[in-house]
Amino acid sequence: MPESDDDARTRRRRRRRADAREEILDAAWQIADEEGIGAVALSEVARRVGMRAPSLYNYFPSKHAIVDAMFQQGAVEFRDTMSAPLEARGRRESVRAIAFRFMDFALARPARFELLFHRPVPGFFPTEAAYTPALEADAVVSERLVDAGLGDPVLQAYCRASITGIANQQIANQLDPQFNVDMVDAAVDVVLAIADRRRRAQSA
Amino acid sequence: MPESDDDARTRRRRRRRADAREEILDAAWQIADEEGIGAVALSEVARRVGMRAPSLYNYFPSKHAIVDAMFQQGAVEFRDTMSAPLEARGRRESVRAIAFRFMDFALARPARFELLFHRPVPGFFPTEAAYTPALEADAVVSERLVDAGLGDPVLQAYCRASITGIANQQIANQLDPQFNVDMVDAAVDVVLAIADRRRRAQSA
DNA sequence: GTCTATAGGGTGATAGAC
DNA sequence: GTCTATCACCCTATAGAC
Repeated sequence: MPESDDDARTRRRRRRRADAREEILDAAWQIADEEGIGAVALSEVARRVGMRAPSLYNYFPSKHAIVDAMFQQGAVEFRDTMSAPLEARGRRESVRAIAFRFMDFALARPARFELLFHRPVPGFFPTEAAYTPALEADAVVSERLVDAGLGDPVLQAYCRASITGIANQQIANQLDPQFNVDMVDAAVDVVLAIADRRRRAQSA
Repeated sequence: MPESDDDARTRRRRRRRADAREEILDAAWQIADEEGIGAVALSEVARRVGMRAPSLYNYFPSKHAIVDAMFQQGAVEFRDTMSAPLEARGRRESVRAIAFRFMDFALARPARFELLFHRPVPGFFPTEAAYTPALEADAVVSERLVDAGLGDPVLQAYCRASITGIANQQIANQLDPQFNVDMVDAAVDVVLAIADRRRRAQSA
């Protein structure tokens, strides 16, 4: 049965290829976590997986392709994190939970956060496939914010902007965790108060 | 009078040197405004001022020194912008004016904003001399916020983080400016209300 | 004193030997 | 599939021409 033999061999080869790609991406994340996304150099990635730099081109057609695969991995992680069920009851607790989900992701995985929200690789733009999970995460968050009474897209944009800004500040300055919690609480207070005011103004 | 001759010549030379340094920094800003700070390459800077890349080393000891001088220029501009007298009367108008000063600076000079608030040059950290004007700007803003009743460090940090986040979003996504005006207005109202509430709770 | 030519070590990328 | 060799570009440094 030469055909099934070929199939098996092909599958095995694909499997090895996929494993090698994973190993390369893991090494790249390792560097990114240690020294920032900008420090990811092919020579160092290759060194960590026991190859020479040009050999990486058998697994990825370019450095941007590696970064794109990293972006997709980060986006999937982000989507899964933000999509996990919320146990919070009530509007305020929901918004608070969403905000802290985001903060926790940003602080626990700063390299992912950097790559997804800062685009620190010159000339790199994620492909549609890599970006889609991030859009799905946005959709879930948006839906949940609507449920919590934050339906206005501008207000939602403000939520994203302020929580991202807080995460940036926290990562850059390594502030006291409690200080950070207080800041997020303040942000939640602000957006909910704005929503309430608007609703009152509208019903009046 | 050989001594005064030497002095004059020295002054003239210093002047020419200073001019050349200015010209180099202007060219670097030009590139940064067009393609981002990350795109500033010495070869391109040299091309724009009619030199070869190595000649730049007669005016700056390294690329980091050029970036540091740019950082200092940006920090001085930022400090002067934020320190200019406020015509606003009343707490609310003051906070609003400060917020829009910041937004205007970020949107009008995105390259300065990027360099000051994002540190997009790998391995670069501003020297103390370059950073000092930025600290002075922070001090002025902080003082003015205290005068407006926003003495709480958490609320001040929240204000900084959220306004920076909005500016980022604005620069990246090119949102409708009017949206952000409305949003900043609403946020200022609420932040002041929260500050008042906390003050009342504290005094009670 | 001012600038250039040159060289070294780094990057990402490609071609071709094995 | 992995390697060596190479290219082109970057920043950096130094020696030397004018």
